Amino acid sequence: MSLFIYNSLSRAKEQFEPLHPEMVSVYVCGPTVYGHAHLGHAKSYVSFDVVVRWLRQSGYRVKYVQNITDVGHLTDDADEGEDKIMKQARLEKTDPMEISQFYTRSFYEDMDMLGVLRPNVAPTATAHIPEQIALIEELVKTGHAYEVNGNVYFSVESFPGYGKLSGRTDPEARQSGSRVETRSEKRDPSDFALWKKAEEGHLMKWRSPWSTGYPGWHLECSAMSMKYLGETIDIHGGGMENKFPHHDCEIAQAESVTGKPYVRYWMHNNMVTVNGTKMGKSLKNSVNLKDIFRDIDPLVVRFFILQSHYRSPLDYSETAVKASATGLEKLRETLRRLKERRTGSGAFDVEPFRLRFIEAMDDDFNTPVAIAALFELSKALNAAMDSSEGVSEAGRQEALAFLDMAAGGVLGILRQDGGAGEGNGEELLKRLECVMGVLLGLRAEARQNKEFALSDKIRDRLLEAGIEIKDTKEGASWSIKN
RNA sequence: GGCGAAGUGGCCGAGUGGUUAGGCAGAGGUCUGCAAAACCUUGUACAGCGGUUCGAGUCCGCUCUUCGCCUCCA
Repeated sequence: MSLFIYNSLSRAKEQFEPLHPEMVSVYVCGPTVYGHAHLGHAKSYVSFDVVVRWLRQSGYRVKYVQNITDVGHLTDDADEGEDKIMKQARLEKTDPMEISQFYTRSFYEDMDMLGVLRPNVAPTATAHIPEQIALIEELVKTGHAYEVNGNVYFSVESFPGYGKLSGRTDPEARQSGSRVETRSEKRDPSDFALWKKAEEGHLMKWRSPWSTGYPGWHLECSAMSMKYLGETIDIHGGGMENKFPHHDCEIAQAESVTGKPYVRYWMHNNMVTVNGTKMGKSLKNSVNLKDIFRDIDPLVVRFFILQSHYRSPLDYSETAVKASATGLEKLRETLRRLKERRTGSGAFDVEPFRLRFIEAMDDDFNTPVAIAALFELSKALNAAMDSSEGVSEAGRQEALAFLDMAAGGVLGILRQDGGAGEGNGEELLKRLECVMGVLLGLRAEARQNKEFALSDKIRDRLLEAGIEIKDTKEGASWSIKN
């Protein structure tokens, strides 16, 4: 059994073999922090979170680097327009640094809600200006870059493989139909900026050998990836819309300097659409995570995302998310029943489900199929628990261990009960259990005396308070609803 | 115009040649004081037209439609 990953560069599934055994280097393009994170960010980072979790589950040590782009690049094209972070700073009447810090915190808040594990290293572009300048110097020295009027451009002509990732290898084709007016100071219209001279009033700027200015957008990823992970990394992830030009430029910058392959496996996740159309920061239809979380359990959002494949587009709608919520509740319900320790004598074999799950995850992280395996397990477990023999202690333990690994550790769709720093919550939960014990005892008495009006009242009132009661053969159970 | 994806049952969403994806919703049933949950039964889908094949959502061609990229974007 081995892992296969779809490599965007070769456009085929390839068996995964890391450069160094037992150690995997992963770099994923992080957000530009000038606004709150939206559903698209969620899809991307949840997807790669599961990639990292699965690699770790498979026994690899993973070093996961995800940058924060806190240098504002430009609002409309590579050569003109306003710096996005600066623009936001103007709108919020503050300065760029405050903007990037504020939205960085906001980003992590949202990712934490989604159960996305923090990267091992989260470098910011502004903290790596010297590294970027050094990379440019190297490119200039080797003839891959040139300076004009304080701006430095990468010479696309100097790198024969330019465009190999996106398939945009024909210079003519690359230009025809382009919506950007080409700037005359470039030698070739496809050349892209490595360093830009700061215009009047530009706030985020640094000294460099060419001008006081700021780095080009594509540069930071190459510089930071190589700094923290080495000249060749195993996996580089990002959104599909960044294949061209961003990732093609990264390849050009890095490989021109090192002469080595920059990335072994390129992974690109597909986009989120809303009502069938693209959702984007620059469009007005972006669905902000903080807004969604007001109505929907973040883990439901996570589950919803994982119910489709990372390379498939995901269309967001209320009805689809609600359907996911019901489905996730079903899985949680099974787990709850399993934890209630009603041990029987019947054997239960989780192995077939485990194998299906592993097979799905090894097949390019096919989370929808992996989830289908969990639903089948859930159905089988419920049926077994309903049967007269029940489930043996051994079977129960095995199932719990598997669900903890699969649904908890890998997919991250189970609520973490009382993690570190939540001692207070645990304390409260214990008291609640105690109170519920009292209430359910009283209700059981009422039911025994056929005082159904009273028993129903207890149940209804508790439901209003967000606690649901279910009567089963073994007595009443309760759970907290959202 | 160029590059790249995709069109699956009421909805979401897997599936790269041959006995079932899965979830949600719907229908019937079992259980239950009722409810909820759970379980059982139930759906002959694959944009259209040709072609290859013993056999095609699954391969090939054409047509139609949608989406992304070619400007910052996960």
